[in-house]
Amino acid sequence: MPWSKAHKQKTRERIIDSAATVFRERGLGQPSVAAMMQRAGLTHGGFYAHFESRDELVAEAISHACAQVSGLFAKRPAASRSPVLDVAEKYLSPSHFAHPERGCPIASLGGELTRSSQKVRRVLSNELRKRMAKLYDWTAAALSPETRRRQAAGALACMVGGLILARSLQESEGLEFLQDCQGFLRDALSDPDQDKGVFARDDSGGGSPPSDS
Amino acid sequence: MPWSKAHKQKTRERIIDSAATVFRERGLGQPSVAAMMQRAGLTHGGFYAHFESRDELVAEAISHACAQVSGLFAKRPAASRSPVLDVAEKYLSPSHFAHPERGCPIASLGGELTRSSQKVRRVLSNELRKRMAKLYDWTAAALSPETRRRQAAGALACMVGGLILARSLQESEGLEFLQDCQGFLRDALSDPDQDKGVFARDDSGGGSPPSDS
DNA sequence: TGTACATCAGTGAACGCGCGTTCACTGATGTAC
DNA sequence: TGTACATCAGTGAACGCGCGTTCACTGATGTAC
Repeated sequence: MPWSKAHKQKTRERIIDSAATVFRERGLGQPSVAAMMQRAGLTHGGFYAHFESRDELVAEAISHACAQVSGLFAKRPAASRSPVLDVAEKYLSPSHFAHPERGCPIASLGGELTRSSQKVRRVLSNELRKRMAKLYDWTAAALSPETRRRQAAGALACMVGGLILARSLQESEGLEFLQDCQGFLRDALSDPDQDKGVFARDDSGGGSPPSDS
Repeated sequence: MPWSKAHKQKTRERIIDSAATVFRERGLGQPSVAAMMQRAGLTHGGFYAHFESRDELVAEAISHACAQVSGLFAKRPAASRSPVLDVAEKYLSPSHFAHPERGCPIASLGGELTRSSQKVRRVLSNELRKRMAKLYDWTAAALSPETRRRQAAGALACMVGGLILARSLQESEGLEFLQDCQGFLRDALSDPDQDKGVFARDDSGGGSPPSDS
């Protein structure tokens, strides 16, 4: 076996990584196979030794992009307050605003994903279910399951929508919009009845998460 | 002047109207000039008698689509409660969910608009500013300007994001997600200090799937 | 009123181009001896 | 150790196709007489 087994796999991953960046930057339809291969330091001819079709690359790239931003939805070890707000603050941050090509693919590609192949759609809905389940777990455990589900859904919607809308405005307006969305979530997620600071310890003791898997 | 002056204008509007539908259905890149002309009952050759380029049609169509959904952001004459919630309920309704091709172009085309021509971007940001101003006006006048701005931004973000995410899921899950977003906004926009209980927080005992509204 | 005419909205063939995909080939590599 | 060899990752020319755009033409129309 002339080439090491790992070599082709490395190349494949390099292509996927480049594609994940370019897709988020220019959309799913625009970037040509040749352009993406060039970005990975290759020529277009070798593409079909790695992928069955351009569409397969799209699915792989979106999946990869989701994995790349999973850190956004990671719980901070010693969160002093609501982990949901922590996530929202990272998600609605100026650096995420400024770098769609390294950020959440749902925010940068939104509707395009919905119109993509079944494979892509499956990646997308799985990712969403995963995020919702995490956010649900991080809401205050004292709240009713219904309220927790609403908070998880509302926060996720506000994050994605907020980033999309902010990017639709000019930079200064967009940054202000992000701040307003953050403030909105702070107001909305703080519990007016019980006092502040009582947030989930994440024991998943009862109630039904938004979905499984 | 052989043809009435209005005739060409009518044709132009028919093309724009068809395009506005097809773009929201299939995205900005996919539909061909020929396909859109055919949908308007014409052949592709006549296109450039009406538009300078395909891109000009995109801008016109998005502008038209915004005008079409302006009713969503119209204040109901005798609103019994928060007009913001009224708007959110219409926006996050099952019929809007089911018909992107007649709905808000920001929800269906989101990121694609951001990557479009300057003309399209201008239409988009103007539309957003208009919506934010309306929502701001409809928030409770007793609140601080800062809170009102946050509520307007947060509600808009939650509407757009909520619809996009709902459409990314399967129908049943999507509809449930919409309900949760509505519930979240009801909770978030009701004033806890003033009229607690009017927009009931969460009185459910079981935390079962949604059934209200 | 009827007819000839000029206008121009709409037609459809044709163009050039870029794209996704294919394929015969090249040359770097690890192995056998 | 050095050399011949088989393998296969990567190359680049070529293909067919669909698209945006152009253009010479057609034919429906309102007007002039």
